[in-house]
Amino acid sequence: MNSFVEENYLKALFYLSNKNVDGEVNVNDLSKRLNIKMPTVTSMMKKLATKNLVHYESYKPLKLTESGKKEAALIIRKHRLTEMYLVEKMGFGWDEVHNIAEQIEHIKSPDFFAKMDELLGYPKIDPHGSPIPDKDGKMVWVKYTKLSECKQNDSVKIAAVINASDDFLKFLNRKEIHLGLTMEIESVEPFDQSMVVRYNEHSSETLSNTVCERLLVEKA
Amino acid sequence: MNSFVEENYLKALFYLSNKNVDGEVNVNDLSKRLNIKMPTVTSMMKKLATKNLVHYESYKPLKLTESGKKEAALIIRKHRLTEMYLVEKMGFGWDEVHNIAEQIEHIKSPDFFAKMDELLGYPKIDPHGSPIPDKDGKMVWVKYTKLSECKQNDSVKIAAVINASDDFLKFLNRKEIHLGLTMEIESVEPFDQSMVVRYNEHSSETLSNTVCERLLVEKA
DNA sequence: TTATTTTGTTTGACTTGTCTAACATTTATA
DNA sequence: TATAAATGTTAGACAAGTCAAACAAAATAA
Repeated sequence: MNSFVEENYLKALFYLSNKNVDGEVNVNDLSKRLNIKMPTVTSMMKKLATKNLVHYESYKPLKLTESGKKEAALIIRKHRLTEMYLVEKMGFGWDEVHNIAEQIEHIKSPDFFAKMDELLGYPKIDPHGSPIPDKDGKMVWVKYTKLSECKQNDSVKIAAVINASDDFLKFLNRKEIHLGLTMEIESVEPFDQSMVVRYNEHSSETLSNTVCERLLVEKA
Repeated sequence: MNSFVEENYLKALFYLSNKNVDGEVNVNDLSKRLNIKMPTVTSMMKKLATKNLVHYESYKPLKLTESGKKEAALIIRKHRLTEMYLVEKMGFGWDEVHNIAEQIEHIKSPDFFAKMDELLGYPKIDPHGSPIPDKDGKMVWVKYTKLSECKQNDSVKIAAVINASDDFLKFLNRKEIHLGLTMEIESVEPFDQSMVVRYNEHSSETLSNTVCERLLVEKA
């Protein structure tokens, strides 16, 4: 069982290692991210190396082992589930939940997180469009973009839906919008951020910002 | 701000000090309760004394200061709110929640507990009949008994109601059962724990165990 | 009232996680 | 490529919280 502190190192390592392709992280970057001085980081890396969570060699960049990656993903899973729970079930705003989730993610109780998962309907992506790792620490590594963040003339493919309420799904059905569908953005209304899009037989459908915020896409 | 560990000492001290009238606690008892050796307890007591949370004198019994009592009550508040939340809002059983609550009670976020309080409808007693301290650490010091735990011929006064749902309150209304009412227990049915009680003009009303579990009483 | 048991304290050691100061290596730059 | 800057490591210190061993006081029993 990893300590609270170790978990924080793993999580930070995980975030930083996903910024470049090879997954390598500098001691210095980790130190800055965690607000912990470099010597402390070095010694913790040695410790995590003995636990086979990190590949460590003097003066070489850090890298999570497979097992380290899994542990980290599980912490991130707990963090994201907690954030979603706080927002969806307790009525917090997205700006308020990070600090609480930072603490709750370290709770030792598989049941607690399993219950959240269940109450949330086993979500696979969080409302930022970031994937939520599953119970085995596996996650889909596509980072989706919200449709609302795309620009005029972008060609995008619908990849996922946030907050799939009944009403919302019915709405998408009526508009014949479904996963895998490709659409072009004809224009973005500056006033209310609504979008006019084109797809299949629909030559100019207007989608409100509320809708665009809930559609996650891959850019072509 | 007290540490996680300090909070555990305060909580244990609070529980033990409510077992006798003068609120005094032995180092040995505290040591046993926390599963921490006596020398460690002694040194923590000295530390808490410098923080003005405990009255400490060598070889004398321990006692919480007013400020220590308040801190402890606030932790217990968080513990009880958490337990109730887990049961009422997440669907856990009462047997499953203690360990989770032991961890969540240390979360630093007034908003988080304020939200739970709100979602639970500002409960004043928990389903065990134990009082929940308010935001200032004040609590009503009556320890109620569930009607279901009383015996034949007991004379009891209705003191509080658990899980006051609309339906339940309507039911009580129909039966003319209200706070402050005194009733005698005529008999207890061994098969289903239902009770036959007598009060005012009602000479033999039968109350199911479900009802008796939700009525908190003071014994005469 | 003395002896024994129980309770409480002191001392010194250990672990985890942190720091600063000094030193070493790598990388960038002049 | 020599030097300066940035990055990383070693060494030693410290705080929090824990323990075991030895000692001290208080309570109980003989």
